[in-house]
Formats: sequence, structure tokens, C-alpha cells
Amino acid sequence: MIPNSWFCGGDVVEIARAMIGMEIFTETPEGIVSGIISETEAYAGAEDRASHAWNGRRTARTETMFQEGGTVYIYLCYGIHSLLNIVTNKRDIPHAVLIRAMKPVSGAELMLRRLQRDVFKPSDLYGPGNVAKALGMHFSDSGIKLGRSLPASPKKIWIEKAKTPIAPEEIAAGKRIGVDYAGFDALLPYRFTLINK
DNA sequence: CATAGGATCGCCT
DNA sequence: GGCGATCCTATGT
Repeated sequence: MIPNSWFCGGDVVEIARAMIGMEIFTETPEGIVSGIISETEAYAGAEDRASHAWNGRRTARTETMFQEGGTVYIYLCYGIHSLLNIVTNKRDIPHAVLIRAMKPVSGAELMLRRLQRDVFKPSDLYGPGNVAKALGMHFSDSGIKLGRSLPASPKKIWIEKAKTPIAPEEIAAGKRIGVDYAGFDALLPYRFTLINK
């Protein structure tokens, strides 16, 4: 299991890149599921117009991002979708990595049931809303720590290092999705994808 | 209290 | 490529 200290203090962009190929797990009363992380985006806190914490904005929702690395920040988007992020710095530095896609590994049946689907379409599990849904994570779980559950929550979430190492040329960088409102920051190459071979 | 808008998705054409 | 769903969050009065 990747220790939470690994998420404390490094460059959020490099952490987002390094998370490609890692396997993310959740355990709930329904069972254990996992997937290989295949797309991430870095959100670089106060200096990043695309971040909810831009300009140091600190509210009830974004407070979770100001916690220490290894905290899980989940928020509701468009009234429907829970989006899952891992906080990646020291306390009070609101950096986070959004998990946008993964390749199903364990618990495919449970994930498909959660998605109300018969097959993965496309073959990868694409879209941040779908990732959180398949993992059984909900915005009300925001604030949970990697590696252990909140006392009130029966859910657990953790990340393991890649079983097969990912070569640098297998990772593509590009601009982030859906952040056109962020001006120049929308053009930063903060999105990483695992190239299919 | 009222309001506008969003780090999206799936279905339709 | 376009559009509606759907509701919390942030902001303003």
C-alpha cells in the first residue's frame, strides 16, 4: 500500500503522473473492487485557476483539500456526479489529483452493477463520475483517509503501486478537460493518460 | 433568501 | 456534435 506520506509534499503534477499505472482499491460491505489508474489530472491549489481552491478559497467544501496528503476529496458535479480526488500535499496546501479513468481489475461484476451496465463500454472505465460510482464512493464520503475508514463510514480506500512498471513513453500529457473557464491555466499539461498498446 | 453555474454523462441525431 | 438531467455550492442582496 502506498503510504500517505508519499502524498505529502511532492510536486502535484509529478504525483499525478506517477499515479498512472497504480491500482486503486475500495472495500465496502458489498465487496472489494479495484482498477489500474489510467487517467489523472493535477489541480495545483491556490495558483491554479481551475482548482476549487484557487486564490486560497477556503469553504466548507474545499476544506478537505487543505488537509494532509492522502485525504480523499470528493465533490458533487453537475448535481449528479461524484468526482474523486486524492489530496497531495502538506496540511494547508490544497493540491489534489483527480482520477478520471481506470482499467477494471477486481470486482468487475460489482462495478458493473453499480454502473447499471452489462459490459464496460468502452473497455476501460472512463470518466471521473463513473470511476467514483464504480468504486462505490460518494461525495458524502469526502474527507476519508487512504488506508482507513472514518469511524462513521464502512468504506475503505487505498492505493497499491503498479504491478508492472509504466515506462515514461507510455504516458501522454495534455490539457485538462472541462476547465475552459480557467484561462491560461486551462492550457497547462496537467492531464496524464496511459497510452493503450 | 434567491440565484447562477459547474473538474459530467448518456442518449439522441 | 448537441442537449437535458439534477442539486449542491458559492455568492450576492
